[in-house]
Amino acid sequence: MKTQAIGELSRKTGVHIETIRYYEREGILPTPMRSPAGRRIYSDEDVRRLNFIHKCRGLGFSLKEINSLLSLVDSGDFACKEVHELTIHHAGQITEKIVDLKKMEGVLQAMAAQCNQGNVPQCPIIDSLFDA
Amino acid sequence: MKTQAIGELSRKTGVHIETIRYYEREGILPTPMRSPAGRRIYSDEDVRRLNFIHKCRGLGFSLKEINSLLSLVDSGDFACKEVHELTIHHAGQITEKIVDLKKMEGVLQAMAAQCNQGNVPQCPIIDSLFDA
DNA sequence: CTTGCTTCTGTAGTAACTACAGGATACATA
DNA sequence: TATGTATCCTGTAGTTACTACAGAAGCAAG
Repeated sequence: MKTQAIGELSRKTGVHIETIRYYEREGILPTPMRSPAGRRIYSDEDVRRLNFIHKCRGLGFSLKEINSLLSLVDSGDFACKEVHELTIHHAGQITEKIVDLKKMEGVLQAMAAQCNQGNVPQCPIIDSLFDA
Repeated sequence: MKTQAIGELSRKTGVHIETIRYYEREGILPTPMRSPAGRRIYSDEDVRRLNFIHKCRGLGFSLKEINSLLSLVDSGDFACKEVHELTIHHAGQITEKIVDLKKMEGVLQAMAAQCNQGNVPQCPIIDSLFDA
């Protein structure tokens, strides 16, 4: 499939049609081609870009941060040192998030296991997690 | 230290004072004790709870989801089967997030390495990530 | 050519903050 | 004790990131 309307883009990505138009207004998605009747036409590149944005939002990145990540890619002509610093900064953020999520994952799996055996877990999340 | 005012809770957790009061209004933080003059007094338990909430928000969980996670802990008297299902559901969500973040981490680190060598990276994020 | 689905613009509502305004309280120091 | 500075209070209004219509127009099938 080469191009698609907004409805199909929405179905493929799980992003509401209204949100797609919102992202366009905010400049996170590029202004798409239009059909003769004025309907938006999207490419598979747009599908991938929107998937990326959607995942990032689900991971707690703001639209501003996502723009910053995307601009690493969008501009082919940039100062490499700045890109390097920005990239390292983002990677550090992401590593921290992974650490936190792994802690949560471990505690929740332990809870589920305890629960499975008919025991009531004794408040493990708050006690063992995120004290610092 | 045993108890503290809202300012210190804010400093310890990195959560704005206004946001702490907002969480209280929304029922995510319990209504705290008050000093004779009517000022909020917080315990170290509150510090831990707020840290947890703050981290979860940064990881893309909604306040509703956080409430659901916290209620696994808050209610000591619940049906174990439901808790088990909810816990497994949350753990699954978290595992997915970890997978996505690891992909991002890998690509960003590769970008930084390329950049380090003076090469301009050729659009790796969108191309290699989140196609599905 | 009509019925139903999709899309359009525009506006208004919601979630989760964030930023004051205007006033009271606490507390260290001259 | 006075006073200045910091902190806290309530309340309201603004911001970000959606989300949900309303009303009109386009498109596709029977």
